[in-house]
Amino acid sequence: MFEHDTFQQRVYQIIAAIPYGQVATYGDVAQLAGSPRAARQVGGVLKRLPKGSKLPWHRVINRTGSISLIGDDLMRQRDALEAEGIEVSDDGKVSLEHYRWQP
DNA sequence: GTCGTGACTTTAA
DNA sequence: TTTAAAGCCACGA
Repeated sequence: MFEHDTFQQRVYQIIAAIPYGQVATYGDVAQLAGSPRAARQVGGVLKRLPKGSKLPWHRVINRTGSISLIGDDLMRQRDALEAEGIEVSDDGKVSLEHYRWQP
């Protein structure tokens, strides 16, 4: 039998499904996970990702197209996005209109 | 079982 | 335009 999947488990699955070169917002992931108001929790899940996780967590950004991280992590995510061909403005923003994943 | 927390979002000033 | 405050809810201790 299958165990009841948790919100966390769904978030992993959804993020893993974000195509290369595209991004999704925390709210998008939350909605796809079945809890439209749990955007904050998506961030919480990513914050505590297992060390060796291969999830493309860098493809998740906030509603304004900005990266919700700071310091080194911010830089790492920006680099990862640019490495996929996603343009990041000098303000550290991504054009959601052009890169947002639409399932 | 309860409580504090926060990689969010929206609304108001 | 920018900044503040409140609502939201799953997770870990």
